[in-house]
Amino acid sequence: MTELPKAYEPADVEPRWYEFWQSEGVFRASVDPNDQRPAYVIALPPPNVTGSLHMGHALMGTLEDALIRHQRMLGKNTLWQPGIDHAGIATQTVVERQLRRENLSRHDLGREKFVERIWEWKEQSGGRIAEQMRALGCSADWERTKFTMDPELSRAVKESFVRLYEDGLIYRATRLINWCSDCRTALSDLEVENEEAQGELYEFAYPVADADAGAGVTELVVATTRPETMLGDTAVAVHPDDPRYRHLHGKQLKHPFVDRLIPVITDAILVDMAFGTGAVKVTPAHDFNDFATGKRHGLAEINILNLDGTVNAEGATFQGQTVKQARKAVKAALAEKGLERGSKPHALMLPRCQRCNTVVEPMVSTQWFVKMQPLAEPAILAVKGGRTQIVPEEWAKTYFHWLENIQDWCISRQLWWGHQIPAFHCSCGEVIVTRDEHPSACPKCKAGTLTRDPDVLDTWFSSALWPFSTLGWPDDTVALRRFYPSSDMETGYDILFFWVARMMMMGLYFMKDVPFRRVLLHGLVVDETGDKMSKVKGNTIDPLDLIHGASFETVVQKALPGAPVAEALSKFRRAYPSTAQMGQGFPAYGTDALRLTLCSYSPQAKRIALSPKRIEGYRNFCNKLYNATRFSLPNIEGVVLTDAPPEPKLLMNRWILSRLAGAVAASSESIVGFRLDEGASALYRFVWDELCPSYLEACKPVFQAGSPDEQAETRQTLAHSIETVLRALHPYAPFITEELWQRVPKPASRPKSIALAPYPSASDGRPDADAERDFGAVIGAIGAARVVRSEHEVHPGAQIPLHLRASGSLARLLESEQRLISFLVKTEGAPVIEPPGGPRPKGHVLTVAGDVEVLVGLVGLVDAAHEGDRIQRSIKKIDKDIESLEKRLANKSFVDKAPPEVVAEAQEQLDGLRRQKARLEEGRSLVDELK
RNA sequence: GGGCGGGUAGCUCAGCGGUAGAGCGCUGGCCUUACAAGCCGGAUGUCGCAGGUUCAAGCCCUGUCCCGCCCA
Repeated sequence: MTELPKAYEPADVEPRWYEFWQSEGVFRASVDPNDQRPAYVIALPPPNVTGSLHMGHALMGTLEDALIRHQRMLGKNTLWQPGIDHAGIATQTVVERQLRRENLSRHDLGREKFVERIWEWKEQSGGRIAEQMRALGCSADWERTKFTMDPELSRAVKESFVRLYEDGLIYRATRLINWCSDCRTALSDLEVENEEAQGELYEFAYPVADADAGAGVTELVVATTRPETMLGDTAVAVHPDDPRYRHLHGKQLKHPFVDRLIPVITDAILVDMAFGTGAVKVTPAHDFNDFATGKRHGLAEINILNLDGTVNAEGATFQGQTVKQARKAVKAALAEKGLERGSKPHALMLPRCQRCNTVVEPMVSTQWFVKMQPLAEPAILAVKGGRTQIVPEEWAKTYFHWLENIQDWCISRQLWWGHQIPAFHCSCGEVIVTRDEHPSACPKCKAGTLTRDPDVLDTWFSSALWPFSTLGWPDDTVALRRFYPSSDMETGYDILFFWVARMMMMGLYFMKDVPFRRVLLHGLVVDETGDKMSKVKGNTIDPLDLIHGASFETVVQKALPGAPVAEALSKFRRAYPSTAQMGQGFPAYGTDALRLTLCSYSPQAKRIALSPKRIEGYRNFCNKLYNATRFSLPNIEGVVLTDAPPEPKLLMNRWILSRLAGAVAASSESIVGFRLDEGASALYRFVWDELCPSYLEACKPVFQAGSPDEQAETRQTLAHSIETVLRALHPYAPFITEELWQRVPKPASRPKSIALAPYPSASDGRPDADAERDFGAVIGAIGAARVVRSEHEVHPGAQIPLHLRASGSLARLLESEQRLISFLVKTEGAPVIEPPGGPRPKGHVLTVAGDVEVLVGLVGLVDAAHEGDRIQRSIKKIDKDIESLEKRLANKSFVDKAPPEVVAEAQEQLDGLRRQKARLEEGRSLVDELK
């Protein structure tokens, strides 16, 4: 066996084992018809083909991999279905940008060539993220990787579209939709992000046509945040009950720029009398509320915009201007005509395109829609009825709220990259939706020319089919029968609507069953101060830089590309204050440290504030685990283990097996309950607070001076404990556990990889309450003696006399653990175990640990006054507790009403504290002897 | 405006009915033969505010103030 280096070096270890797992086919799901194992399935939320790995992916990959690895170790036939989505808008934009550098547009190439070009790009640089996820240790079944544009998946998209159309759930209609003039496409409601902005509420007057000059009423003043839309106004609305405008009901207004009369209508839904002037201009073709108002009143819808966002011919002299220019020009023109009536600052919500941040314009347009209500209903019932469980369950409310208020889904996109809608338009006006790529004739007129609908589908439409399209649907495959529904859908809460809800609807509709049994939602990874990570803020971190290490200069050049390094650095440092103590860069923390960190955050937290210092802590933990194993190896070499845990006699061995049982059981339960933070923490504490400081230390005197029997059972127990805790940690930290596990002795039944070894349960340890109590008492006495040493700054190497006073079984216990106590306290000779009471030896200070009196000989080593202070402090602390307990016990209603065991416990505690105090007081009287 | 979270040690967070926890930071002592990425110790909290329920409340209820996110 090769010698292990002194510190754990993840870089040397990780690539080796990933290759091993791949070559051994460890991640492969089985479709063998004879495989009887129950399945456990997670569909990886397919990352964007243009994307590269960010912290959100790292979190998702870590959590899902931990879940998958756990279930794999539990013996399930696991499928982690990986894949990539084609990201219609994003991908098209990337390639168009490329073309622009060649002074070309997609129109120069034509649709067919352009799509070819995208495929070329995809083959070369798309989907790099899948490669990067391997660095995270993700154990997906890569051989089954799918792409939403694959032929099989495209077939599923076409099939589902045709069926939904035939069932009347997809329709084509002219509606107000969200239009991104930069992407030149319609968007769904979900792809529009509303952002608060500071704008103005601008007032101007419409002259009243045929004004009754005698009444002195010649105009109506309206308030708007978008003055340019007045070019498309077809009414002005006032509240029917508003006395200010009663005389104008039914009157006509004169449009100042176009030859059009505009009616004054009354509408109680649209108009808020208290807002603005109480008169609202109505632009049905460019505002959602106005559109609905227009429908109520039969108003004309005048579209004033071209698809590129400039004003069209309806805008008269403003034609050709952008919205921004037109706004300025319209205001100027109004002022010139003397119609401007002032403005005031006003906060408003600006709708922006999620992809390109352009302000989205509502426009009337003919698009394809999915009728959502009939699909939403079953999706609501499935969660209400518990067929799918949402975890953490708070999210269920949000899910219901969205589905209960759902709008129809605009699914057509005016792009070239994506699944082209399987519809044909006949020159006779008929629309034909068909599976046929080349329908020969229009079924209605039999004669017309057919043209394929140019639009493609929203990328999320194909994503919604993911849980079954990846398994061969619409064919009835073994994989589909075995792996649908999937077990858990784990993803960020931000795509609960985009994806989870839509998958629920499509799964229920096409498969007649929910797509997954549970929805597990995690939070958003944000910077250390709680801000969202973004290129604008310069606070993004490439997970690979944490894994492999990187100078801060390298890190910030990625975080804030193009910016001066100094500026980027200062932004970055502000976003991550803990880097102040970290020198010039991130060391190579390794994948396991990053994964443990990401697991350590509670999933119910909406924000996961990534702290580099925390990663360092888990890197240290990996090193701890590594060194614990390194220490153990020479001592456990050759030990023969069986599937059952050893049955040791020594207290320390019984104790560690009991603690082990608790820790591994907690871990397994926590993973199943999607509380990986609790599982990771249970094992962390077991290793760092119990196995290392108490158990390994306790092993040392046994290996030095124990009897052959003692040595044998201790080696056995140590080997078993290490082998077991490595298995328990494997889902969280796959690399280091494989590396170490390959070197430790293990039962003959173990497979060749820890990834396939059984996940430990409580039966891998031996719960033993007596051992926990007794060992706890011994450790307590040792701790008390060490506190005295430490408080008095006795040199760690110095040996000191120790007397422990106790009676009965406690005394016998201490006697049997003399060797351990002596070793850990560093006593001069064996500790003296004696009955309580009787005179104290000269020059000893007294402290207590439960019912053990601890006398530490410090003659010549300590300062008496110091010791006096120490005792005084202890007494003060105990007094506080005594007082509080006495108060409770003196309260009659507590004694009467609280459960008897609670009262008894309080009494017991009080008695114990009083005994301790009495001893400390005796100790105080001995202080003078120290002089 | 509606909904959902959150406000606990200097920082990041866990705990959600029985006398306040972790990591980091701070601090005293140690290069003790697995680990200085470490070891042995220590200090640190009117658990946002105000009421209420209870023998007992960060934990349940009501109100209130901040901070986030989602939806209109």
